Amino acid sequence: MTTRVRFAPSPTGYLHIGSARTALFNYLYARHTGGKFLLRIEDTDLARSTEESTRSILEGLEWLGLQHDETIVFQSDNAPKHRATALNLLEEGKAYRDFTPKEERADGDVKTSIADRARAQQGEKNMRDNPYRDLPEAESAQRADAGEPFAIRLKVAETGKTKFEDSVYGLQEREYSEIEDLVLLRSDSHPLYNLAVVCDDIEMEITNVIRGQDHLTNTHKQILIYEALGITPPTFAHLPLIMAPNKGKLSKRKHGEVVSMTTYRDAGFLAAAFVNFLALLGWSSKTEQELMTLDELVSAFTLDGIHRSNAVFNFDANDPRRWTDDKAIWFNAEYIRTMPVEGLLPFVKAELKSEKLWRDEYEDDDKAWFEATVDLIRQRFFTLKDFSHQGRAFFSEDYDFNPEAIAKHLSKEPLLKQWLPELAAVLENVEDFTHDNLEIVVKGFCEEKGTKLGTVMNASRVLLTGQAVGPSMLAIFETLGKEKSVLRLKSQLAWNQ
RNA sequence: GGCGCUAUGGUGUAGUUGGUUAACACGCAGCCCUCUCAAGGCUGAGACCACGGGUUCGAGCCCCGUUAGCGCUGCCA
Repeated sequence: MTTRVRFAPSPTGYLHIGSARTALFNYLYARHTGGKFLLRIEDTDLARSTEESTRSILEGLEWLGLQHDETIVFQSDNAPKHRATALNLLEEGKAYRDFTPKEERADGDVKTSIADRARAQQGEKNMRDNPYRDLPEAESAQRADAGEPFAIRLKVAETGKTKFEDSVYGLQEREYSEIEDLVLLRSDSHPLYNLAVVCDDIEMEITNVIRGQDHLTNTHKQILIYEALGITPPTFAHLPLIMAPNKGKLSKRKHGEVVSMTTYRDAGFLAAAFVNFLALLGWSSKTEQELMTLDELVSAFTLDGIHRSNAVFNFDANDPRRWTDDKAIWFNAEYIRTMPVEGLLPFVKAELKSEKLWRDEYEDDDKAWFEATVDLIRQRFFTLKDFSHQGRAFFSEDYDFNPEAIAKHLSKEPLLKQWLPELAAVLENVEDFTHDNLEIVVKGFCEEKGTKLGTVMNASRVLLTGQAVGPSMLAIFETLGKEKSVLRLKSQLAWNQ
């Protein structure tokens, strides 16, 4: 039997980092086992689901490169089937009509109020005390026919327990007495989550459910539905959760953009790097290799590599340099500087295009130059954005001079204002404008002026790139070429700031 | 409150059927390299393996308890 897994987000926001990892693990498992990775949008909560969220989630998955198989299932499309299933269960006596009027909940702190109520019950609540549970069928049907609204609840047996072997957490058991007669169908005949999920997983022939650990206790309820339906449940694997730095819940409301996948795409992250980072949050190959391509992840991925305790996603909202997890940034930088240049080029192209810095010659006459330049400057970049920011001077004459760079390398030596144009004049006459030869020329120039090489080099870098930091100055000269180098050395722009 | 899950340096993780100086990566510090900054190389700081009891010749690994965090506890998903 081929494995079939699904990623089933509810479209109530963008693709959250935790959901992204769930999607990734499902994808890896499917590909590893040669199975199918399906996508289902759980849009049964009409009030909160939006098309925009669906688009954003799809965008996130596409960016990550997690291509799904088969067509996307929209859960709301299956509502009639869910309803029929509930009615069927009712008919078989495995569910009953609950005529209790719907409780209106103040929408504020739902979670808290539920917990409070549960606490007030002191754990003495009898889960089987619903007065309608054993209402004679004739009476129940009669009231229904009379138009009295009712919800349909699953009739959970008095004694016994549900059990399942979780691929990650091992054997899980739960007494029936701890599970309420869960509602299958609302009084407005709207099917509820647990019913919908089970029906759809059956319909989609899902063999392995891989989802967040927050569903661990829900699973027992779903097992009950499977049992009522007489269908063998799939195998479950629950994933540890991803927490905020304070080990609390990681949420959009509290933590903002750091949790959204699109943030990383827009911040110049390489999907491959982010996927690599994400894979290691709660999973380990149990080898010392951490840098892994998607293909390597696919072949290394097994469920027993999944960790059982929650992982902290580390970041500091007050530190711009640490706006997201250090290791995620490190992975990205590592990918940028070590991946084959040809592979990086398309990403740099896209970045330059978005900043209006792209020229078609980079793919034509200047292809070799472009590749060499990217290869040169990528060594100290962290994101794709750096190519158009710190690296802007390599692709445009219109670049800014970093004030700190000026202060550090220009202002300190007043004579530089004369020297650099002089150096420009010298360079103008250099025939062989290459690294080794330029080294001889510039060194000679510095000796003549009686100054340290670094003084001239650093000042030159500020004039030619606007930055205090960057590649070796000789490499910059060579890359920019004689004409631009000379022009920029003569320019007074930086001095006037 | 009840039920469940978890607990290895700041973070992510390894730790094989109980026998180690508790390993690796990120981050941090220092040194080397050096025209700057990275990268790279080297070195280092940082964990009484949450705490307390057992079992054992021997426990991070097994058992019990405590504590803490998290999850669920809805006619949300």
